[in-house]
Amino acid sequence: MAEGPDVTRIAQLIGDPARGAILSALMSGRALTAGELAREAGVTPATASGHLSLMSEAGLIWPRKQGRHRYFALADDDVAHALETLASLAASKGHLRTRPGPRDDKLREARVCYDHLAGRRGVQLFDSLAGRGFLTINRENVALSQLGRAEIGKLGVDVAALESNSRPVCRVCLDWSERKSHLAGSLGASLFQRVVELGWFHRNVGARDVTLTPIGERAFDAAFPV
Amino acid sequence: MAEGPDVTRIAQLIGDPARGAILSALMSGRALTAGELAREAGVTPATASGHLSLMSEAGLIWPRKQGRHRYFALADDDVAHALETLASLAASKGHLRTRPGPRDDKLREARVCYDHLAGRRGVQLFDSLAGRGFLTINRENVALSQLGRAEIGKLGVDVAALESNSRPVCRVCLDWSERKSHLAGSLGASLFQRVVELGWFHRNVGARDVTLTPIGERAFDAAFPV
DNA sequence: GAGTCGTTTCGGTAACGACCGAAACATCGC
DNA sequence: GCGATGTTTCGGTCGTTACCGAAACGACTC
Repeated sequence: MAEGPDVTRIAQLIGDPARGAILSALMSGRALTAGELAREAGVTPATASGHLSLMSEAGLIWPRKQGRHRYFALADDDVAHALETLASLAASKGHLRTRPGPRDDKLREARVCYDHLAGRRGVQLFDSLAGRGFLTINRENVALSQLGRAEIGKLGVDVAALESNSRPVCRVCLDWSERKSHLAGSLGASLFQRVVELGWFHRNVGARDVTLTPIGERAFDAAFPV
Repeated sequence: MAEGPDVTRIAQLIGDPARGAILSALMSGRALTAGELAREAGVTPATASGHLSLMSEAGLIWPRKQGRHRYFALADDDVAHALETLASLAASKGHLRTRPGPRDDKLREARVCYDHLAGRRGVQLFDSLAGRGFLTINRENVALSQLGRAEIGKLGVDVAALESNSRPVCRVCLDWSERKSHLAGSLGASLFQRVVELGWFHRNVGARDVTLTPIGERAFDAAFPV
């Protein structure tokens, strides 16, 4: 014993129902206020406040003061990645939250994973880029190929700007509903932002699912063919 | 709420100190008896037994009766992957278990991650394969390229046999100490088994770290150059 | 200034669950 | 058969912690 990172502490924080609900809500990628998160978790503001300060201190979430509100967001995509991995494991072991409502199907089709696209459409995007040779492996993980760098530029994403940033451009994230990879990292975020700008997807306020618009239906398939 | 997998349940199981210690011990990839795990976690056999049945029921570990012993192992590499991801997150947030002993350096150099090689040497292996074009992305994740399939065969690994198995051949696993990818999946397992057979590495009994033998020192670098 | 809204701190309660010892159960060796 | 060893079940204790209401705090509006 006494070697390495303390998995227990992090898992303990995630492993409380109220805190789990809060983190799930933040997986939408939006910053939410303490009150909203309290309602989401089904606890009083007082209780939620305690949870939020614990998780902030642990570095899982990132508090931001703004007027008389305090907004909270996931600290970074490392946290989002860990949560998605746990969700994937839970799904494969059959640990589903009871009462899978009708919204479940919509989530499987397309949803936000922190700041990028997930679900069937997220996997389609990744598969399309990979299948056409836009992505390649480098010593880190996944990276844009020369071909990909040129093609992605045509979609209106400033690749050079992403690469000048310290955040990894490409990361893979295991999709819990599809059990395949989808694209995270700054490129994943930018591509998602772009398809929303283009009006292909519509983000439902306060929810995690996103819907493909009629225009997007054709355009997305054309831009990201499998 | 009420959508998707129940992250909370899994995290709650991992988030107990005794259970965390048990899972950490099982990350060595060996199957251990209930008594050994109790000692590892610093609890009585009675307490450990309770933990073990909980985790078995949840599908995290896999009990195997053998005589009057019961051996436990991690259920599959999905579990190992999730644990490693959590460890990586914990490390990045500075949640280290206190008292980082001298064994820590050895673990960073090379260790077992469930059934494959991790640490600096594990990352070296992955980088070497990737850098020489032995690995490529397919629509799933990472896969052997045509070139890689031929070259790996020369190392004494029966690739065809691996591919006939249902277990994924290639998977990436984020290394908590190096913060880079290393190779998991059946190929990762086979390659590790092979380098141990060849006498390049020595597995320390009952521990997670592995040491490079004098012969292995040269041979491993020659076989997996960066 | 007073009033309102959002958030946090404090004190106290209640419940969950980790833990142990003792006893029961199972398997092995003799 | 018997004892020894490994494991599980059962009661009961204790510590941790999630939770709430009330009150304090801070910021905005009028």
